[in-house]
Amino acid sequence: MFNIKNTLIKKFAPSKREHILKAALDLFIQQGFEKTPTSMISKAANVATGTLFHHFKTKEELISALYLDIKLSLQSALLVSTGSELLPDKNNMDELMIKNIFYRVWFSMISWFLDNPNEFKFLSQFSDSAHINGETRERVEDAFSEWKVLFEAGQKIHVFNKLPADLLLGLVTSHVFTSCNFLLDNNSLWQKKNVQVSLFESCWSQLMPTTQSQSVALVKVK
Amino acid sequence: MFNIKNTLIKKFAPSKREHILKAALDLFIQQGFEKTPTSMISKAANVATGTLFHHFKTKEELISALYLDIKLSLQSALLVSTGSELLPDKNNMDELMIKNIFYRVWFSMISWFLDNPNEFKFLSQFSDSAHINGETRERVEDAFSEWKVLFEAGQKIHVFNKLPADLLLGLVTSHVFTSCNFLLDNNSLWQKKNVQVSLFESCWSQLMPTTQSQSVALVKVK
DNA sequence: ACCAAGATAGACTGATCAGTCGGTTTGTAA
DNA sequence: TTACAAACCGACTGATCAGTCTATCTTGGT
Repeated sequence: MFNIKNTLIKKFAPSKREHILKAALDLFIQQGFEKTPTSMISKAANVATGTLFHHFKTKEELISALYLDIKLSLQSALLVSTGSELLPDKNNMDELMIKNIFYRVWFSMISWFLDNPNEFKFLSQFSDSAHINGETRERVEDAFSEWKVLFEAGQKIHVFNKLPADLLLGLVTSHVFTSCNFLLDNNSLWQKKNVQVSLFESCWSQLMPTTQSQSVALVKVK
Repeated sequence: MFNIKNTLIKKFAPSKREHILKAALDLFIQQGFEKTPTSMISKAANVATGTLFHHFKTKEELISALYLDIKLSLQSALLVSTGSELLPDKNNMDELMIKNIFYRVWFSMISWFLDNPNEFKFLSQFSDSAHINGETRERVEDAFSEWKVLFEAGQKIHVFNKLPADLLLGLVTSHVFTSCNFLLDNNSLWQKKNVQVSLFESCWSQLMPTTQSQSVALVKVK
């Protein structure tokens, strides 16, 4: 499926194509797609316009390529840090096991985002945008789908509430994104252990079932 | 400060200007700013280009006006449903009072978003975007700042965790946005009382302090 | 040494679009 | 009724930009 020789060559002589992608990433997150003409990208990459369009047939294809690149990097980073051996018997997990796995994925993702701030900003700004067409989006399995298995397992043993799994996934995802956005603006925070703990517990708490006392309080509110 | 006569006249003879704003909103949320030429907006509003630029000096000014319009609508909707008499003595609130107020604001906001899906989509897509310049953004007090007072009060009496108030605000905001996005795609869900309860408790839980048992679990995970 | 294929270059083009301009209509105040 | 301003119209323009085209350079296989 892959041409290994080619891959290796490209890996050790990345040059123009990679420069273009790098320059595009920098400019896109600063100015957005539309305020970044291809001429500006090629200039920043020290490359002629013709070269840019030799590697990417259209501007849109450049954007897609960048999106795929980033998604795949994230995915492989998560795979490394949370190997599948971490999912023992999907039908026989207790709360601690689930929380353990959830924590590892959560931690890896935040770490990767903080280590790759440009890539994070790109995803954060554009992964919902109309510029990335559905076809492209479908070409990568979502990095967050790791979590779906967990949600279903957790719901089965009443560790999680009964909201639809897709919604839980969305809530967790946006919690992570919001956290990272804040952490990137407040650099030293992530060093503090108690901040990590609070953030993680805050994220985890969203998933927990409604307790009796909570229901009561809400009814009284109403 | 305001010219009442003018305001009333505009209110009862909205016509062109409002048509333009309405058409722009519809098109922007479907296609984004850049893929929506002004010519398309004026056509959809049954108006000549000249008219559009008579009311809005530039396209950017149209975008800003739309943003301000929507923010102000939301703000006034929240003010109505949560009058200031709901904030009794800021220095003497117990958990139930805080939760009560928090619930009212939360509920009003979700209701308004679901009742005004286009306005919601606009804010959801564009309020972070670079197209809305900082100056414009500062011209409206953020609708969510209502919550800030609550967070500080809650933290004082240890109802909330110790994460920075700005971060808590961000987490709650993104929880609401994610919820609404999901609810708009799954229309019947919001009718179910237990979904409302679960969603609210999920949002509220993010704010709660880390308990002893939670800390223990996390340490074991590590 | 030579050749073919891919990579690189940058001047150029055709389309698009924000914003202008000169003119017409409408509303209102005197 | 007149007069004046604000609202409205749509053909036009100047700038911008994605993508093309032709020519040159590099490289690896023979």
